[in-house]
Amino acid sequence: MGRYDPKIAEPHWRAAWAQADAFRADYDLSRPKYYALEMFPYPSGKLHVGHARNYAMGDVVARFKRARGFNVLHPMGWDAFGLPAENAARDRGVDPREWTTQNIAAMRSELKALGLAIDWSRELATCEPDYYGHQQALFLRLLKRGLAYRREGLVNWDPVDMTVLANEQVVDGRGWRSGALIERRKLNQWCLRITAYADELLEGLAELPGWPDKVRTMQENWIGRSRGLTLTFAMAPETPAPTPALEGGLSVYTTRPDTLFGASFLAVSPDHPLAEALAKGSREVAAFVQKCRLGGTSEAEIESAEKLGWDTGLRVLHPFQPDLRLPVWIANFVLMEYGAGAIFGCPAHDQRDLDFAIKYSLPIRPVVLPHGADPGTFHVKQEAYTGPGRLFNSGFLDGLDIDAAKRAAISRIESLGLGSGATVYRLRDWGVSRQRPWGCPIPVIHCSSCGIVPVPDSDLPVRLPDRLDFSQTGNPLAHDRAWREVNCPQCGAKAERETDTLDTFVDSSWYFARFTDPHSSDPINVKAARYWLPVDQYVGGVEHAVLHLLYARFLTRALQDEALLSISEPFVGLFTQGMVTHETYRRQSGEWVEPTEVEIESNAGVRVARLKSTGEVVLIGDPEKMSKSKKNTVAPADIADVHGVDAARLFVLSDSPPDRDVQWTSSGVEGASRLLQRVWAEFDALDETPEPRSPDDLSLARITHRAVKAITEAIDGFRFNSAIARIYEFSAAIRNARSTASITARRDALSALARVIAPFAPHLAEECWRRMGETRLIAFAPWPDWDPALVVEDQRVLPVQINGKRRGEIVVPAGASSEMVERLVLADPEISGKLEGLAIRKVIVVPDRIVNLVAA
RNA sequence: GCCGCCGUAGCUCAGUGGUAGAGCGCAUCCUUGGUAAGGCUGAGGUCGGCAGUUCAAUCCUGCCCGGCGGCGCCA
Repeated sequence: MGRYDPKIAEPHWRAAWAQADAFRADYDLSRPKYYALEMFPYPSGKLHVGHARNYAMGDVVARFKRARGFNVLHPMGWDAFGLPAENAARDRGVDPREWTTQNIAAMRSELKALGLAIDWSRELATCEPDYYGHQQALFLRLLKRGLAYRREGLVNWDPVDMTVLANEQVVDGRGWRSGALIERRKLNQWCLRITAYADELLEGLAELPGWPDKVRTMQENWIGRSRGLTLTFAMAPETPAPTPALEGGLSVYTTRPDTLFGASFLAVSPDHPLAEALAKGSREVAAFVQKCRLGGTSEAEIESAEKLGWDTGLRVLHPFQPDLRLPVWIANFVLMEYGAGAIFGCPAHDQRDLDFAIKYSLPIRPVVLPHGADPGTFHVKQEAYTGPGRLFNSGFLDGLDIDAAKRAAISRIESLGLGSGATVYRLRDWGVSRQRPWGCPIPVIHCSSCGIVPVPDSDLPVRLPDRLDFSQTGNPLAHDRAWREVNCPQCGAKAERETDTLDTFVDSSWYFARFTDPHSSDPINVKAARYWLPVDQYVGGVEHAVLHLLYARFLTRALQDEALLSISEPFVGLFTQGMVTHETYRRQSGEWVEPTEVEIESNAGVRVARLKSTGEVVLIGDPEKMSKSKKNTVAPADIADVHGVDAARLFVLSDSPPDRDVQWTSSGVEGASRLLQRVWAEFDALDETPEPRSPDDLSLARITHRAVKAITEAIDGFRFNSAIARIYEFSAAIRNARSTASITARRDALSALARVIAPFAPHLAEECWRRMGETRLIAFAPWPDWDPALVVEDQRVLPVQINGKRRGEIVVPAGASSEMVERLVLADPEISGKLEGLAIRKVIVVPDRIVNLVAA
């Protein structure tokens, strides 16, 4: 029969799967369910190898679980709203809906070509009214429950384009199109009350043993529950409060009440009511506050900006040292959203405070003494001391460790009536308003007499207009009078639609529930959701470790409280794959260039990249996460066109553990392709002539059972690279047994090989299965079992070390006791010869591992 | 700046408290009835740096250097 030709075999088997409707998932209480899900893609229009890696992993899990007898749900859909469609519209005049629809069509066919075991009948796209209409219904339920509300939030404002920008669109503090200096501006925004679930979300992490530790740590840090102190500093009599609100003093929050004696200033955020009040009375303060607002809204931008301060002239009293006056500053590094929007600064023990104190010549008083340091000479200069130690220079706190000092300071403040211990979260409510036209419209109506009126359920979905007009700056929805102007559902007077749309993270916070019955006339089919949820294995990029996963966990709990879901955690198993990175290439003009357009030469270790078309030298940039915007994507089709889809699937899962980032290179893909050919050759060479059993059959059986066990465990543990390595070994072992083992034994081995390779190279596996004379699809075949008796090893080779260096080895029965190994080693003539008369001081035996002789 | 991760052969990456490995590339040879190829053999490593723990550290701990991801409007 000759070589295996993927070009012929692969389309054939994909058609066979479609014909058999092999991957349809049906509600079936009689079978154990398994829900395998990969994070649904944004339809950028082109699949890259990062996608391929993601979906190949999920597919291995889905096919493996099917073979193990589960009723598997493995759906696919599109995260179809978002900024790129709007950018395409503004740049090239393409309609976002058409652009998105075309991209989905292109990516769907690319995904289908990967041969994924997906139930395509459940496909959904978040930009379809059938999806976002149900989302609007969910939003209204949250609104009713008080979990959705409006408040002021900060946005990046581009004063030239008169528009709100995404953080991504702010580059070095300037708008990416206009180049104007961006400022933070307050806008009325819809928020979801995720903070109401802060404790639950934090404590729920403990019930997710199927999540990577690092993701749980990141979420824990993100929620950032801290126990600290809110305390109020009384205004000094000589500087009375400038506003009635401050007559009771200035409240701050701190997580370090132990360092109160080291306080040398107070600082309020530029957005603090005090700063705003002072700005009203002083042009200079107003100018300063304005200056602080330059730049974007992101925490990174705020924290890395140069520290700016303004001394208000106000003074407050220190709670423990009545004679001490502390100045009150306005400082740009204080965040209004966190704590009280005001802090006390202790420069010796906080780097930000120290930077600020140095710049404005404020006192630096150390109050925590590191262990072993001399209180007479310990000073803090350029670097704040944040480690452990004992309190000094701190009155009644002297001698206490940090935790004891915190408790003591809090109880003293409480007894003085100046404040109380408090729990504060870093987590803030989730701002979901977007001033963008390509998103889910927020289903409310603003009426001048009735206020905010929810759109009645019977009027849902609130559809986006058929055409969006991008000819003006700002939000096309706000310009579309015909769309915007409606009658108030309550009083019937003229009213206006909300023109904000929902953050696309809302779309992705419940799609996994919609997949359980994507055509239901209710947002969520409670019965289907109860059967299929939670997702047993969720696979996606580690870049979603915090936001998407936290939002989805939050919405799941909110919907549980609405009795729409019966679970509190949506994803019991989570696997975060590493990112696939690739070098970036840029022309001198700054334009990004795709890898396929570039040729790399290497001269004496120096790599030079040139454009294939013109020979122009292009700049080689650092490897970064593949993204369409930087054009550093590589298409899986580049491999599949040459070697077939199975080789591409196998290759993207080879070599590297799935959770690691990998720098993309296609060198080595030939290895995957050769494996497939070698595997096929074994099946192709299978002769049906009966043969007597051979004494070597047992050896091949042992190899087979060990391989099946190892591969099964590797897949269960998400070590796909190890599983593939074992498949390489297994196929080599079968080949080596060709002349020794009988045909019967080799048939058994090959039957196992076909089934263990099927999750990785499903097309080839079908071809091999048919070659063995099987008439059903391997997609329906059960996973091979292994016999524990054939798996055990009865002998071990232990390395023998003398003084930590390997000097020989010894063969012992598996499980041999330390005493027995010691006796055998000491009796071994080769070992004793190497001792050269040294006296043995100690013998260390690690059973089944190693022996070390300590000798002198 | 803060949080999380990574650093092993020319390249891309496995791995383990004890013997340093694979694929590709490179060199050499064999086969030509597995041939739009296949196979043998080989060279190549201060396991990022320094210190500590240990009988023993590439692995554990700490510090340093370099890179990546996230930091609430990219998805």
